[in-house]
Amino acid sequence: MVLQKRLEYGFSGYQVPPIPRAARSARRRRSFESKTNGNQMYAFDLLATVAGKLLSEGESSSPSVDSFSLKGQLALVQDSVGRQEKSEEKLLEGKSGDQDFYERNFLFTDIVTDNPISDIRSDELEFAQNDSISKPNCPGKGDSAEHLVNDDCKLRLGIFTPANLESSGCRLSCNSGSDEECRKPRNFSVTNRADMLDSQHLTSGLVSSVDSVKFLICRDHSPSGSAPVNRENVKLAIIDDDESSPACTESSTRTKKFRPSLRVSNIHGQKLLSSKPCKATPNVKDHDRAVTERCNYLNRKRIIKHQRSLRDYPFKKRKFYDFVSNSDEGICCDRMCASPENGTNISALGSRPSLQREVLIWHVAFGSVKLKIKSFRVPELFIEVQETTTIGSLKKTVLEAVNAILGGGLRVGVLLQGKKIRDDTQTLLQTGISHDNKMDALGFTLEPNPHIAPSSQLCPDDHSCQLLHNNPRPVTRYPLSPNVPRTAIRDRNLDTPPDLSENNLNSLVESDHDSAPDSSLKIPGAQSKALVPVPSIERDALAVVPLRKCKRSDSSQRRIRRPFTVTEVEALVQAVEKLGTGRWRDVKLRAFDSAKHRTYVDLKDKWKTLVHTARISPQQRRGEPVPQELLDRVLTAHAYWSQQQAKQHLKSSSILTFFSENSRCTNP
DNA sequence: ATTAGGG
DNA sequence: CCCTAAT
Repeated sequence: MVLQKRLEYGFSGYQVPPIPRAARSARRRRSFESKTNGNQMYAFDLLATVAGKLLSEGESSSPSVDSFSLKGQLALVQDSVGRQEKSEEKLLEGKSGDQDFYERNFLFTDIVTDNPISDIRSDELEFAQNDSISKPNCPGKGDSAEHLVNDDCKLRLGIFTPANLESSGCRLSCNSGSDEECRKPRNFSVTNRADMLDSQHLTSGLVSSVDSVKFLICRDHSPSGSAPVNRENVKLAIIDDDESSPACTESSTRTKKFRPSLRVSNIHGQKLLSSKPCKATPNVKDHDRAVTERCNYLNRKRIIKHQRSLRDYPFKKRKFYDFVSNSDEGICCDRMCASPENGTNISALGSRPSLQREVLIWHVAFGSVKLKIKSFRVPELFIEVQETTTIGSLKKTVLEAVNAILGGGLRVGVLLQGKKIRDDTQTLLQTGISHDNKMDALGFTLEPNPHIAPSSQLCPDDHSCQLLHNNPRPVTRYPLSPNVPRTAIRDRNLDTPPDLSENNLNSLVESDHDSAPDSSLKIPGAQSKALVPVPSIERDALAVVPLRKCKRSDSSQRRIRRPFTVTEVEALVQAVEKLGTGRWRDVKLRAFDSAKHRTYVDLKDKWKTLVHTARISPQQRRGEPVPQELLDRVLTAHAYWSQQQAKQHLKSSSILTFFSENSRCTNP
């Protein structure tokens, strides 16, 4: 049972530039609520909330608050650790630099998440704007998503809006709560900072060109010191800096796990912090300007190291690397982003094409589960190009095809022990995925996304097709065909039947393109006539990646379903008309010689279904409608050749009887 | 390898 | 589309 707590935090310590008093007094205090799990509030949540609030107040110098600290603890949530320092730490800790780096980043989240937020004293949390911290080599600073995906900045936090998340290739995910809630942008989302600046500037006048900001997150203490009764929600309040915060002024002397000993404050973009541990009872009024003194990063680092050496951290150290797979191939980790929704870092499929993608998923909050998905395999990609196609063009074709597949036509499914987990609202814990799971049990699937990969051929019939086209979320009477991206046909060098002229061939190809489910697969520049991205293995999965190895051998894979197009049907009918129903090999050679995926068995089967289709009522037919004219020809040809066959049968049998009778007579 | 037919 | 018996 998760309790929602109601906490009230006051932010104080704004470095507010001169603002007309009138304007400032207009908004002394503002507050908003953020529904947060008080007990398990994630550092990321907190951070994002604070940062977002700040920004929504009009702060514009930087979109993100990249670091925050629990006093006395290293609390960078940012890869701002210089390489030099990394190596120092490495020596100190005797660990690999990476591990150390991650540990540093884990530190805060561990503290925060291992302990209820309410256990953290109001003055123990500090936020520092990222500008004030030495910037890592993270290009794309700003609110663009780039800094979220830069490899060097994996753990940096920023403001996450649906927009920049999307553009970074990441997607907000939510482990619990209703879908509605998940989709809702949180309070911290800041989309149009420029706009906001304008409006907020005038109305609140709270913050303008502040280039450094410091927050204190305070636990809610009413002035009397009594604990708030209602703690159902986390409440965040922004308090103007020249107004002492009632929430933060209380000097708690309670002994906490995390004794503040270090304060960080920023003035004009420079990191300042006391060189000595400050008192446990910081005066909120002081700390803004007066009490802070300049301190460089090393200074801070020294303190941290000192603290580290002096005591054990009140949290259990975690294994940071228990990657599941030790596959040797693949591309290095992809984009990372932090999801404030659940406090996890998630790397997502980017749009960069590669047949083998490696995806890292980090869960850094408590109960962390670290997953590494190595090498998503795009199972089958059917491409047919002409022999005269250049290698470069082929590359481009493949690239675009992969792009088309990865670029949104896919969704990811999760398999646990072979069973598909469909409930997106379940947490990993509820599902049974934990870090000590055998990772073999966990698998992912790439599936066609029915909402993105549109297609008439997705639709079993006309009716649902229209629904699909008119409605983004169609309710189809039939289950969508699982085999989505498929299209196709190819350039074929038919042993052209009499009236399958060049014109017909062209129309055939074009009509195939028209029926292409994914328009993105049409590649104008490419020389390929057609692309056939081919799902494989599972009915509704393009790929199943059980992390270890694919069980099903390739040979046992069911072929991809590729419905016949009208033009194919026409070619088939024409060939059968000429050759009859008993010579499927000839039919194949004549009309489908270059269509490698159509065997004579396929053609025979298709003819069978065509006959059946022609006999049933149009209402009962499914799939791409076959022109009645063709069906009529099917029936006609079928009748004719059946008759011929019967005749043939009669003949041969009569011949047989003749001979047998003859032999009986002549050979008594 | 093909054909024919059931599933 | 698959499977397979029968050619």
